Amino acid sequence: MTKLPSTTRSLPIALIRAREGVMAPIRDMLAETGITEQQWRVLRVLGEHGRLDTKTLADRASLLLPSLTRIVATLRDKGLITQTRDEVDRRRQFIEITSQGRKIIDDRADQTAQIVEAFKAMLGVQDYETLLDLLARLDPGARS
Amino acid sequence: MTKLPSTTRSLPIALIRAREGVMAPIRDMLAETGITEQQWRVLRVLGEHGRLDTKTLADRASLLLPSLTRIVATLRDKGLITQTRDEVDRRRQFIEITSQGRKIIDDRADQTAQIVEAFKAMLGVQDYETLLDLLARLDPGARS
DNA sequence: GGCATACCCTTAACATGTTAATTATTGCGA
DNA sequence: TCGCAATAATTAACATGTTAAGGGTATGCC
Repeated sequence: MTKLPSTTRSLPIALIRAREGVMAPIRDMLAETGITEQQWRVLRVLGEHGRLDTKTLADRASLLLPSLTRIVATLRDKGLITQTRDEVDRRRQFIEITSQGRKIIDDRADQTAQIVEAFKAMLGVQDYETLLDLLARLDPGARS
Repeated sequence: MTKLPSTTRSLPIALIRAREGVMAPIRDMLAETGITEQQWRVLRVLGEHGRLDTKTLADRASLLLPSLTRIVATLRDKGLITQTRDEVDRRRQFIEITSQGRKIIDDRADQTAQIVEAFKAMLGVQDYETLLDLLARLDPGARS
């Protein structure tokens, strides 16, 4: 007699709800910028790593390639990134953040850091780190 | 000089990746059923709580109302749930799982339980519970 | 060189996420 | 009872998630 776990104690649902809670203040912050949470993530990764090919960018931003294709097109149209074809391997393409794109990140760096600090304070630094470690162990990409 | 946290140590991204890892085997299981992860969640909640009004169902399944409207229409067309208008308050509506819908859940209960056990074993029961507790603390609905 | 294969990225098609506006119904107060 | 705010659910519009298929390019092997 196997019983299904209660949905209130279900790991997938707990992950969704936690994400909801974490993203709420970030979404509030982004509301005025006209860019979405995913677009923000792409800019963040590009700001951190510099020029990247599409596949690596997708991996770092945890986006599937079809989604990234659309997001890149949007950000390009907004002038926040540039696309350059790799002349050595013409299948590949490099994406780079523009100064205008970087400004969006920089202008909100303080506010972002503040949101992160609030969550650290809410859980306590110790538990915050524990949580990140536990989550990493569920990440298929990190599971060596 | 505030610095943005590295995206590799970002809580939102860690949550996404963990969810990806957890959902992968569940998605594999559902692939043959023709129902999606969200539809599965709705059936699970209905199987657990019985007849529910749309709003409560949305809350329990962690879905936004517009999404649920579409999902309910799909499940109704598949014969897995029924919709009944509340005769007392005609704005409201009750959703109930059908025997056909229940069969889908029951037939996969063992397999589902097995997947859950695998994750418990991977993290260890102790850490598994710790993780659920930490995630609950990020849930805005649970934050008393 | 020619060909099969693998690879990078895009498109297509459908489901869901998200915010705002709309419809239908109820409740309440003047 | 009239009018208006509040509520339940839907619709609209656009962005993303997800799987499958397609187009262009490189690579290895004969």
